[in-house]
Amino acid sequence: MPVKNIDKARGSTTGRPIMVLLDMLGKRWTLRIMWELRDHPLTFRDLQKQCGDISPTTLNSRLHELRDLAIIDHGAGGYHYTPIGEELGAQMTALDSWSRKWSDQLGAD
Amino acid sequence: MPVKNIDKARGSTTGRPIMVLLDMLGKRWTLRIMWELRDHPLTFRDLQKQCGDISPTTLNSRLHELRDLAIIDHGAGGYHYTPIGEELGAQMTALDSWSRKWSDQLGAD
DNA sequence: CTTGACGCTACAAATAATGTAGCGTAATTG
DNA sequence: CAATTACGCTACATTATTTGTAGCGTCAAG
Repeated sequence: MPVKNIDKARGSTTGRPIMVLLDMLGKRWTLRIMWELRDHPLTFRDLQKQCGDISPTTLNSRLHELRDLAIIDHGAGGYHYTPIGEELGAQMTALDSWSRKWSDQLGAD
Repeated sequence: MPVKNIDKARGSTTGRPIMVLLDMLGKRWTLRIMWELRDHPLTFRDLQKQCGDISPTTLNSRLHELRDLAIIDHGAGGYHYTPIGEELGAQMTALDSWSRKWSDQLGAD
């Protein structure tokens, strides 16, 4: 078993892909890391800086978990999305758009 | 201050909408709750059942937080998306599609 | 007036995240 | 070659978050 076991994540006894995904995304810092990686690879230390307050322990855990799930990879240049991961990362843009609209609406109350 | 303060969430000192959002979505059970609500309203107890292992304490916290952020609301019939929240909830579908493709790819290794 | 569903709250115990310090390796610089 | 720098981490004690169980107060139906 080299890498990638999708079937035993936190709450997901079923192994249903969506559950595994929600589980991973629901961990602290996961989405933030994915956000920071959206445009370009970043090194471990870059990620620490960008994320401000993340502890190296947690960062390391998340990076391992994301690698195990084949969402990101690590190579020269730093951590970056895998091809399939890229497609998930693209959804960050949608979240960003939504959040602006949301903010506008709330501000306009 | 009736409801909705977007500006002081966990790590988000900036109050940038995307950061507030990522912060909220990154809490355990938030995405799962949103997933379960995607099609129809659910009562507190329904949500407990659907989510399997969530503790009432945590469920209650998440529901409050999501209400404060104007993503969900509570009325007759149970908890449900607000109009703007609905648009975020719609992204759950995209995550689901992605997760299937992902799972297929990994399975096909 | 009992039963059931509802939306919770209390609280001790378990689990996860934090912050600081610093290690080992490899590539650069003087 | 010695010193410096950036890299990817690990250790570990402290603090924050989540869990699980129990049960409360309200309301509507039978």
